[in-house]
Amino acid sequence: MDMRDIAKVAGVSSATVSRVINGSNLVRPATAERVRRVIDELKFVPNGSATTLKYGRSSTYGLIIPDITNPFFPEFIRSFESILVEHNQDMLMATTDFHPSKMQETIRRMLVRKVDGVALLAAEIETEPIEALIHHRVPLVTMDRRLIAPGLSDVAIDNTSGMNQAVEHLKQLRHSKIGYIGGSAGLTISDHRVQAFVKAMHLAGLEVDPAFIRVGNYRITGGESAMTELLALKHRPTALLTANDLTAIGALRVVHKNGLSVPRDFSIIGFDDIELSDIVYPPLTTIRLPRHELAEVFFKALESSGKDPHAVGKQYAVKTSLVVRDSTGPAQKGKLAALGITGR
Amino acid sequence: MDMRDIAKVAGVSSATVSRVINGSNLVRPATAERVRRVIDELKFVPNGSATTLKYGRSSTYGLIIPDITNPFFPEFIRSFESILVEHNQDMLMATTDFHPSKMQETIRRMLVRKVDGVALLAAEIETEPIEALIHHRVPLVTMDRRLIAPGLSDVAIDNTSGMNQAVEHLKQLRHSKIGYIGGSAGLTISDHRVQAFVKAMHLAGLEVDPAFIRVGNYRITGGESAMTELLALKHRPTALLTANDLTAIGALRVVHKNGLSVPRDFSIIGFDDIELSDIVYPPLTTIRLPRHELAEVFFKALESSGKDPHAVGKQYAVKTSLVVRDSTGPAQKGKLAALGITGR
DNA sequence: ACCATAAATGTATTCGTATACAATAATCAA
DNA sequence: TTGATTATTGTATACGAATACATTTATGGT
Repeated sequence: MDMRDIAKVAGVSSATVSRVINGSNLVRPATAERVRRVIDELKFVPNGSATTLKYGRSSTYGLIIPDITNPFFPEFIRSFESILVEHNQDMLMATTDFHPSKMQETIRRMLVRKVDGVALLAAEIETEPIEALIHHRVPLVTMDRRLIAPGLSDVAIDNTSGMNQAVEHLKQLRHSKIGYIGGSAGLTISDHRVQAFVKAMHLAGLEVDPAFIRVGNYRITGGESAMTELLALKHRPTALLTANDLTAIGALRVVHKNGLSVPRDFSIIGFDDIELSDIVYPPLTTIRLPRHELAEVFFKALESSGKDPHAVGKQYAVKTSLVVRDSTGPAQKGKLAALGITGR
Repeated sequence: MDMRDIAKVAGVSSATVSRVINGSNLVRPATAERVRRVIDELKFVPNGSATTLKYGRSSTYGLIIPDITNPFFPEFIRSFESILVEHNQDMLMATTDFHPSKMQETIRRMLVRKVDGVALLAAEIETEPIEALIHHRVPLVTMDRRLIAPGLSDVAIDNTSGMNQAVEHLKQLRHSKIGYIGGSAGLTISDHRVQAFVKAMHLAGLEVDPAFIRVGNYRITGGESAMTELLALKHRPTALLTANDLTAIGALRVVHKNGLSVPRDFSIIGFDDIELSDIVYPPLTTIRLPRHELAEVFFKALESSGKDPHAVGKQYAVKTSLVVRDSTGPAQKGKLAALGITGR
């Protein structure tokens, strides 16, 4: 069943049916009403592929993420999808599982589907698949690559704001030996985050011990092994920042497994503020990366690029901020120090 | 750029290009090679909407879930998506957030996009939107509605197997006062699950106290409030089964908050075996619903319905089984009882 | 009533791919 | 070499919606 069938029944031409469906104002209200009635009657649904073919736009945005199992992403997706639906766009989601070949495949699918833009939250090392998108004039918005070009925008995570607050928070709790467990090596997003940590330490006038800086994988397992290493040190940190909450949770588990207590023996700060961070014991102090705002910025960036695909994209930023819960406490240095901070 | 352009450059007709792309065997190898080279050279990507328009099939399956924030779903999606990709299908995902109006909207999008089938994991009460799919001959596969019809298949969760094991496990630990916190009221999936619990209790020869059966919402909050009620009872259960792991985790939190210990004072069993259940403290004993297998069955059901959309769908089933971890232990009845089970 | 103008509707074509059918080229037996 | 046969390639058209342009109908002023 197509518009012509509707037209026949309603006694009009297919052009009129099309106009009614698209809310054109050059149809007599009575005619429009009649057509609409037939559409309802016959439960007609227009064929989107025909529209896409004619128009060149598919009303679909692609979303590429590395790992849907990391709770950060579902929380992002929820917001992103609801914004898309509000704007009559569909979402074509794909997971890379950190495999460059999957990324390749994925981007091809997006090109075939003629997506109107791609939100790339999978910060892979590869630039080749990205170039394919640019080449085909598909607006692309990346996360924290800090690189813009024609058709390529970027949303930076302003790690600095949150990291500074976090380090300052720990300093006030009399911590000075602060460690950091980062994300996977080789990702720009990981680099930016450690750098923000180091800068925050300097800003606070604290020294960074290179032995206290470890690499993780954005998953619980990474936090666990890095924390195991840290605890094996003869000279240990008393507090820890992490590249994300899962890493922090992994660290937390290892601390507990070693019979130590958080925050009494060790303070831990996460990053992201996923729902889970309020559920673990103790609830995590963490640096909040507002998911809904992130989704909004991504959407705005995509829309804006879509209007003029030849223009150079924009650099956006999303601020982060500290959320204090129960995984941070005064440094263990005897009672004096512990009492000292209470008044602060 | 379209196939005609490729054809021109390669010195062939557009039909030949189409044949090469679709791997037809009636193109001379030398010609095919030449065409392929031009395609690569010009980085040509065919327009999927034209193919969909011509073919009537979009190579896309729709997936509708209630809440992507519940970790069960991302874990399912991961498997489902990877199976789809293997079979050259795309995934159009939508979340209903339990809103019937969103469901309506969502199904319309799926119809417009001409999806080849819909996997419906959002067990809503509404049947109207479902009828829309059936009417448009879109194969539909639901979860645990236990209803089949032309074009409508169903994947039942065999709660019985897991529930029986769980109740038996508790019985062997000398529990007899066993409670249950269910899912949201009004969903068939919730009904089936309580019923399986009640049957398992009877099978084990245990009595079901109606006051011990509560309703939740498949989220942590539901587990919390139901557990709060249960603890307020003068006569309390000593063990608890739940409709899913989040519910169990909510219950766990309330138990802890009341200064009680799991499993010493209270045994808790979850349902699903999400990754989280191994991470909380103590790791949850739970009834495992194998996600990957579920995804495989859904895919198989969709494929099979797609071949003959007029045929009556099939009833599939996925078994569940108990995974014993640390949230279950002997019933508190004095040392005798506790010792008694050790030998078992 | 008549013409100018505006409003409403219709006709024909386009988007890019796949394929039925038509045409040509290659192969082979005699 | 010729005709039959098969392998390969080409031509024309359909899929369904949107729209430029053409046509018809309504409206208003005189």
